[in-house]
Amino acid sequence: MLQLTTLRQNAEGVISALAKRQVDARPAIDALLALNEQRRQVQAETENLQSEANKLAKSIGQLFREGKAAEAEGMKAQSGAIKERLSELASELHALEGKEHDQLVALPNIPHVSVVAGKSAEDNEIVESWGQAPVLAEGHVPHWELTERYKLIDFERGVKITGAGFPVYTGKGARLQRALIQFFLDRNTEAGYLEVQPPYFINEASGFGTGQLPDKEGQMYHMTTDNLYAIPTAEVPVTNLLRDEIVAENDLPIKMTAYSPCFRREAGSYGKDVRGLNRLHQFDKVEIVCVEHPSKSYERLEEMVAHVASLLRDLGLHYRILRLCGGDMGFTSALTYDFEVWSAAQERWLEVSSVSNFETFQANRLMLRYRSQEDHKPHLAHTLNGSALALPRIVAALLENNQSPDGISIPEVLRPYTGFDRINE
RNA sequence: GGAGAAGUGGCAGAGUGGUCGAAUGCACUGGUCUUGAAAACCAGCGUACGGAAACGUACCAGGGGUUCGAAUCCCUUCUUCUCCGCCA
Repeated sequence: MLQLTTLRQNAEGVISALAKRQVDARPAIDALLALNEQRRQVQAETENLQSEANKLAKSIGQLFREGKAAEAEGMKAQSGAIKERLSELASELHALEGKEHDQLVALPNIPHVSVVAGKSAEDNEIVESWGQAPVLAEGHVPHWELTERYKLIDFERGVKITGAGFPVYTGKGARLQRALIQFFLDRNTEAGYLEVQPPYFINEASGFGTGQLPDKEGQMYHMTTDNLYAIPTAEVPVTNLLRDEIVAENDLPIKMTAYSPCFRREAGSYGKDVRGLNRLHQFDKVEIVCVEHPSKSYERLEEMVAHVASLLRDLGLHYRILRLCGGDMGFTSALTYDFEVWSAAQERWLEVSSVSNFETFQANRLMLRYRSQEDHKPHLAHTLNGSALALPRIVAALLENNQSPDGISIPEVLRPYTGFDRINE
């Protein structure tokens, strides 16, 4: 959520920045500012009247204490009239505030200066690439054939017990999942992230805090009986840990990491995009989250990107890093780097991580602030997060890229976790 | 799930209809004192919105109500605690 003061002070700047997202925000912002003006006017009027009513009530109390009951009774009538007008104003103000909030919440985050204008994934810039595509032996196959051949994943039974997109990992497939989770958590912890195990269901307030609600409820599984949502990413519970809190400036940065299953409804896509592990309704991910001082958040973003890159290099996966263009960037982000790994048998890039700086966009919804040592006042913190890493596509790439006619080799760094160095029959 | 009790500022804890945004203690910040620190003393010390400011308004778990006036009374939701039940 953008800050109203920003809009009031620099509407033109916001409009031109949002244009990089291919959004013409002018009508929305004009309407919002007009609404804001109206709200402030009604608020001022309401508060003046409240002030009057308060003074009157005090005088009445005074009169009663002095035993001047008759005079007091007379003033009560006056107070009644004010009260009537006040309740009209109050409901008007309430409605205006609601509208203002709804419109404000509908505006996406302002892209960072380094973000280029662009429409879609085509316009993203490749900022780094590492390794090279492995040359596979004759007879290589995509990962969904490998998982079947070596009995790593039982997609069919997943369909039986739940539905499409809910795989059942078995044997070395299950062990590989556990190994990756453990490896990522260990590496993140070594890099200074505090390990956290959050709940996997969240309430509405949490969904609002990180930007999933309102508007994106269709992407989450919703348990209507208890009005809870299954988390689409650990970002939601972990970032919300600090909702409505004012942290000490000294405590920044706050770095946390969490493993969680992620649940996404992702309705409406079929074909090769969703084949095998490419896109699932339930998948595992290890997330990193940072809360940082505004002056250091971009430094921190670079650090997070470097950290994620180091994980991929350790796994020996050919990857590239993209800086997303305005049009491809998420609603809440100011700057996003996507990581893609090369899937050698599918011969395509698969997104495995997305690392973003949200600046104050989430913090403003979360009311997540730090107390400045300079002015001793609370200021909005910056929040950042990234995947480190999402498992399914990593598994897809590992299986495909490391396959040979007699099996699949496990990267060196994972062997202490898997307890085996090859997958074969 | 059943019965009961309770939710006040960072923490502890007063406050049962009027001058309470809220005593007091601790913590914290600044200062005096000190070679330095501690102690002591003095001062400050919630948040949001509106306002150039003075200041105003709101907030005592959330929402609603009674009243001229609510932290205080009523309704409701949530949470916590105790006992019982169930249970990994």
